[in-house]
Amino acid sequence: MSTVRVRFAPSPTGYLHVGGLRTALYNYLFARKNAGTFILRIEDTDQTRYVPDAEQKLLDIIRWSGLTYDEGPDVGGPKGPYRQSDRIEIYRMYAQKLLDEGKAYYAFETPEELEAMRAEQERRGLSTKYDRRALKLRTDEVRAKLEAGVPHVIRLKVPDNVTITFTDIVRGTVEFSSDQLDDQVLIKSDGFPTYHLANVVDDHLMEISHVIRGEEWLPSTPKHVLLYEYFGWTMPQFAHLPLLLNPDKSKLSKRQGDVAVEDYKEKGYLPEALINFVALLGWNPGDERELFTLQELVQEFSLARVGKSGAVFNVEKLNWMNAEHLRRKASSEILPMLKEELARSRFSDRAFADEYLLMVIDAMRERISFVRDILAKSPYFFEAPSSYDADVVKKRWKKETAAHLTVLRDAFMKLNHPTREQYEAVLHATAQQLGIGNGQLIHPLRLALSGVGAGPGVFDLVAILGKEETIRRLTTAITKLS
RNA sequence: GGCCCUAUCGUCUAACGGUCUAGGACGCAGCCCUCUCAAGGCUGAAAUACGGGUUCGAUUCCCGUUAGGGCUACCA
Repeated sequence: MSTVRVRFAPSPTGYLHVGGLRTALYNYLFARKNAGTFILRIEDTDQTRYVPDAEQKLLDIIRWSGLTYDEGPDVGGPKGPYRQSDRIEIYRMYAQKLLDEGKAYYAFETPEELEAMRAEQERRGLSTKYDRRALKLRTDEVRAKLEAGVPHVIRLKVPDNVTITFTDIVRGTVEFSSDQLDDQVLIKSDGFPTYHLANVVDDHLMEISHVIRGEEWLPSTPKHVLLYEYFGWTMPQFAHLPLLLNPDKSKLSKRQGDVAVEDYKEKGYLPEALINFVALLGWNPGDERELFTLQELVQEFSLARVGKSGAVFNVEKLNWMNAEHLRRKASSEILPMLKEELARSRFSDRAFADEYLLMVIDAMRERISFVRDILAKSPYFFEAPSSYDADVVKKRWKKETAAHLTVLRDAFMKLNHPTREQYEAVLHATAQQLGIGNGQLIHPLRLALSGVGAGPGVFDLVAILGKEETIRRLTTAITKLS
């Protein structure tokens, strides 16, 4: 029984794609479930796409997501370095080995020449593929070019007419003909490796047991299989995950909405909810449960239950899930989040006691999907209403209402440190005294205090706002709405 | 174009040949609860792409068609 070692190997592009988060999650879950090791490896071999701070941002957002890794660029580990740009010599060495054994070769075409070649192939209705013109060069010609410093790449020499087969854990047996494969560039002219070489070399050196990655890699897997064979290395097991899709079923992309985990963080989604949601995109526990903590996912996860077809990223369901996770949190956990939202809002200059905010949270927690909804749906907890919802006024505020509320206000005034229950008793008594239904006081009271017709129970509202503020708002409403 | 992958309600999915009147969830609609709004409970509309096989029996296995997607870079 071999040990499980898996990796998430993102390239630092400046943000983490939610599809990448799902890939990271499945790797994490698989590792934790099987008492294995989860490795983070930075695949920064594309100099042209270098983005400053991208790696740090990536690390930060992974940390936010709650996925912890055992080996990685910032935590170290026995198989490092974990940043590919720090491993260039290693790749060059292995490329040289391939060169020596005739399994790879130098090529000297410029990007422009290659583009012209492809254009010509396309014009003639052929599939675009490197035509191996460099293979026609004699050894002395190659040596001369190298000595003259002509820019060059190293290409993989793909054998003719062989069938490359591998088993994918989610897809079963997959077959490719080598004739379809391009002589993949292994080392670019800047000396950096391409994904294909670096990935295979690192996975081997880091003793990766399972390669769990997105389906977009399926077509290049035969190239990787070939490399393992050329090097004489045992192959890891492959598991290609179904793609995450836009509503129009194309591969999830920017342009059609938010794809960066950072975007969702920014919008106020809980990491627990986002993790739970992407976990269910392509995997299910086999029963009807849907709400999971990370720990529960670890217990339940298995690659055998990963599906094959792409999944549309449906924000509606994510919103519901966020609300569910929010409800499961203790109010004390929500408190710092609410404070943060307040600090970023127009109420930033106001101070509220923790006990007060905690009461607000308890009153609102069943009514929101996001912490910031507390501000949006119930600003009246943070400032007196400046206007009254016209529809509600029309429906609830009758000509005699001002008089009724005045009686109620005066009754409230006589109270000494009243409880929620006392407010309720007083209102009931007042209604009886006035010979009206409780609703004829309750609805106008809510309107006076909040300016709107919806929200927590009025007695909770009154109790939270307190006697003084309640009376103040009642007085204002009586004046303004008369 | 070539190669590869995929195909159950609008969306996420269950079903691993019979228990299918095809189950659950989100969303949607209605009802109940109720001081409002939520939450909760109940109910409803909503799917096996199509055509051939295999089988006593196909959502499930095979083939084809169609549709969608991915890849086809000195990007990952």
